[in-house]
Amino acid sequence: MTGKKSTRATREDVARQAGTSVAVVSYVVNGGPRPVAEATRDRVLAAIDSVGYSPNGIAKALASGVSGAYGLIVPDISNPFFAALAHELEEAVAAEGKVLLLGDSAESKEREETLLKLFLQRQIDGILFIGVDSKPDVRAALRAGVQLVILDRVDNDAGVSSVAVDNIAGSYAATNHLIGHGYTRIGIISGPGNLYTARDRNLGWETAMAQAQLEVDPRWRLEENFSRHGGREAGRRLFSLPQLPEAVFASNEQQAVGLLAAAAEFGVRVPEDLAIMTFDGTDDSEYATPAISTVVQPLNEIARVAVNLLARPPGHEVVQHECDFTLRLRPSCGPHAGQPVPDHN
Amino acid sequence: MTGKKSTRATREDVARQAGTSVAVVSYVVNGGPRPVAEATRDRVLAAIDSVGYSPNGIAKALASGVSGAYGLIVPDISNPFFAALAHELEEAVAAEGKVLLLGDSAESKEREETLLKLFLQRQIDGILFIGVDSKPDVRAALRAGVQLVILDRVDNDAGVSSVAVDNIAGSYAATNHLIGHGYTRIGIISGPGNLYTARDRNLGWETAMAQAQLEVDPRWRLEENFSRHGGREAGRRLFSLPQLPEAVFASNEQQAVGLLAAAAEFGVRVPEDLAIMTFDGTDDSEYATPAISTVVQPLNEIARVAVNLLARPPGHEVVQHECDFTLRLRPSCGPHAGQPVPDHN
DNA sequence: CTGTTAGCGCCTTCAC
DNA sequence: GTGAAGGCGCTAACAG
Repeated sequence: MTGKKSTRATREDVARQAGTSVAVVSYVVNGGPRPVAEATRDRVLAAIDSVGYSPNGIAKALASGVSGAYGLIVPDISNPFFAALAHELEEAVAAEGKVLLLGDSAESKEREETLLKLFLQRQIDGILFIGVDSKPDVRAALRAGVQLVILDRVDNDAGVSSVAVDNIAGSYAATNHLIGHGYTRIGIISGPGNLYTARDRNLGWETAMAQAQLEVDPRWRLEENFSRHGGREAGRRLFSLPQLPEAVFASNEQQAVGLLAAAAEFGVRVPEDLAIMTFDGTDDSEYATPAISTVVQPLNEIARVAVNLLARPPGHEVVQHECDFTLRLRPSCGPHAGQPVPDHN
Repeated sequence: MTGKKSTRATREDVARQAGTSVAVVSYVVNGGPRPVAEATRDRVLAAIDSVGYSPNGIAKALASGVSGAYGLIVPDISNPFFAALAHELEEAVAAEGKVLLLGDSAESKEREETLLKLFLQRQIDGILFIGVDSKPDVRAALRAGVQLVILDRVDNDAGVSSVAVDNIAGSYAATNHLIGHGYTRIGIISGPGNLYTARDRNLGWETAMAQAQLEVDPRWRLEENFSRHGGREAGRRLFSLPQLPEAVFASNEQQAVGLLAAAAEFGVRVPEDLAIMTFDGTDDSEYATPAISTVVQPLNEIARVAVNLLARPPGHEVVQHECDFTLRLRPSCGPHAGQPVPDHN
């Protein structure tokens, strides 16, 4: 009854209503690029909500060449770590006034490339990329001159900007903590060899072991996917061995959770029979039984740094940011003096 | 060196190269709306990849009025249930040839509305909405004539299309299963009263209890947020009581996981001292210790139905789809005859 | 300070 | 079967 057409109000409607030109409407809506007289501005503002005007983002994107959207590509959004990271990323992106396109590559290299191209077609302003492996083909983005930051599964030789924790130092610290407990027989569940993330965490563990001059039984070195399923499978194999290690470093949190499930299956008590430490540090490890000691990634920092990199003006240099981690100690790696139940909020 | 400019190739470049008009290029790119001669088509196709042409999605959106994007609004993507659902939704959306805009409202009603408006500005083709509460303000979407489907946290009186499981029947079945075990003292951890989802699950439990003529000790009815933290808090309160129930129905999976953590804290054995059943059924309950019996939501079906609703031509009717659930039995609710360790893949 | 006017890249009706 | 041309809604010079 308000006489509104089914089609949205445009700048022209506002201009007509306010008795100005469309340019002025733009100026007030965008606060520039030219100044507007106080009185005119008020008239325009009044007209805007009298007409119920809301700018069309698509038209703006086309005209300005800036789409106002960033894209996020992840191997699997249902993976708690990626989900937690996505949460932080979305917030950082929103703070930038942009929207976020979500692409779930479902661990498929092919789909990953499709998504990248799809996003590029939409004039995306920047891409946050977590690859299926460490050798993603991001040439299309570079060619298009679109900012791209690789997260988590990084290859430092790629000549692409990236943000990740110091995986080597993190796993080194975790392993050393285990060693500090007095454990000497320490195993590892590694991630897939095609991920540098996995290799680095492996390396940290190896370094700590070598430095402490601890022997490693090859049967206690298992390799599995970075998933709960993988962790459980590794556990099942491990627990079928005649002799168990005293401790295990699970290369990621999902594996640790799976390992715990296997332990329960086999009646292996944690930490009494087996101490566990892991990497990532989402809520999953806090609420596991027992709560798991873990290297914690600073997701919030990672997200902020990554989005800031995207926001840089073009013609920037490649930067590979490495974040610090923290160690969160919980019951899974054994008793700590004067630290009863350290898992409150 | 290829002489490529920094700007992308457009339809016009293709047309020139192929010696046709831009319209023809459109016809072949979109397979319509007009037919094109075999020979011409080939020339155009050749020109397209000679020039390296890729259509501009933004321009297409503006000209056609169809943005090619759906929006998803969730209270918190780091919540495993929403993440698992998002995974399925992304797949369904991709199958439709669209991209997905992710909005994380961070449990904030205000941010939720902001996101909705932001999406609407971008001429979104449809919105998948999981509200912070059961009374979301989606009028803006309806006014704009944009398709919208509410998921999970549904209000059946709202006159808006929705997709969700039958929460009442699910919790009724879960509770009945507990009763079938012979438990008579059965408690519940309810979700927040402002969510119909929570109320319905409550109702299912109540109905089953009443029907079995079982008394309910009011101290065994706890209300908490749908989070791990909430579940743990409820557990801590429960386990401080002089007498425990024999079983508890945790209204969602996150609560159940938190409850398990509290049980470990208090030395309460599950299922020996306390049987647990819950609702949702993501991988979380499979990998918990012990694995948790749960009502499983058909996420894949929910996603497909929801996206199909969005894809309907305008002028459709409101449909409120209710999905069936399945019951997944695991060790947490007690021993089941002839069902040893039912948690393989 | 304000108005005019080309585009942005593509879709689509309408002629030929 | 093909081409010409008018938008889609907005930005950003360029004039006044």
